[in-house]
Amino acid sequence: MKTYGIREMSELFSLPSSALRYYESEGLLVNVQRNASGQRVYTEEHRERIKCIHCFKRTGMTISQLRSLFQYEEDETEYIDEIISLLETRERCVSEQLNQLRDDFLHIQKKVAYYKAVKKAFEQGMPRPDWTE
Amino acid sequence: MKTYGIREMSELFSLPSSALRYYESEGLLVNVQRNASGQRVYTEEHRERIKCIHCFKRTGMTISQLRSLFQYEEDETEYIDEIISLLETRERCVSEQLNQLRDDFLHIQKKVAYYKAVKKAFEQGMPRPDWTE
DNA sequence: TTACCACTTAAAGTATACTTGAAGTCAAGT
DNA sequence: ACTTGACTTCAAGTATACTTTAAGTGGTAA
Repeated sequence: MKTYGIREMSELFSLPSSALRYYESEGLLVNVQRNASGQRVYTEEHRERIKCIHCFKRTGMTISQLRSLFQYEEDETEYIDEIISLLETRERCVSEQLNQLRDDFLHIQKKVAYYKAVKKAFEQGMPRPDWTE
Repeated sequence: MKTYGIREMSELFSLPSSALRYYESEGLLVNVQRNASGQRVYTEEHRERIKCIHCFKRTGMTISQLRSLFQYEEDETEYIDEIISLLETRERCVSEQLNQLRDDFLHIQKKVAYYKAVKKAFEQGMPRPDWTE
């Protein structure tokens, strides 16, 4: 099975190695083995886990929430309801974020269009366009 | 023209009044007048500005980027190109965020579905479903 | 008058997520 | 043998965005 050194993994995710060590110290990465000289050796599972950390972090999940989730996953049988509940909460939360972000995107596009019109008006000595809210 | 007290404004945005004072101290809110006893009086313009701060903040803009933007807007004529460039950068950035967030959303939905299947399997004493990546 | 409440300022404190620095270990190259 | 480079640990430092605290002011209500 393919394994990864810390440098390798850090490059794979454009993530400083200090961050990988930090995730491990926070319990987000577990069972990280060491080679003969004490250096970390990561597996495919760790790679998956880091991908997962990235995904959830982008959705606004904190380190401590991630720790909870992963801890529940360690004992799926016992905590299946907590896992589902945690994920469903996140799902609703991301769904709302998506709506919000779509609105914000439109708002920014409108502003870009507005300022381009303002610029054009400057250049042509025309009257300033209105900002219609 | 309608004006707002700090409490009123803070309730309007579910934002502690300390945050409003902080935004002012950081130059995000300017020309905040005071009443006879020295208390802040906000206008419709401030309300718009706060809405705007919220929008941009959600898209990941920092206080200092917001300050730049608003400072450029103070002198539109001179900084029109900077404004457009800043907004276009943000537009691209949010567009990417949207794609990413959509992916993350799908990923979470898949996980929810997976763990629901796991739960069902537990309850019915069936074999564990696979996680197909 | 006294009490209270909402506000004021300035400075210090907090939370989150890392990063950086100091000091040391290990394996390889010259 | 010695230097170099990549790693190690642990503690302390940093950035961002606020919040909290302390001390004070102004207006109203009992």
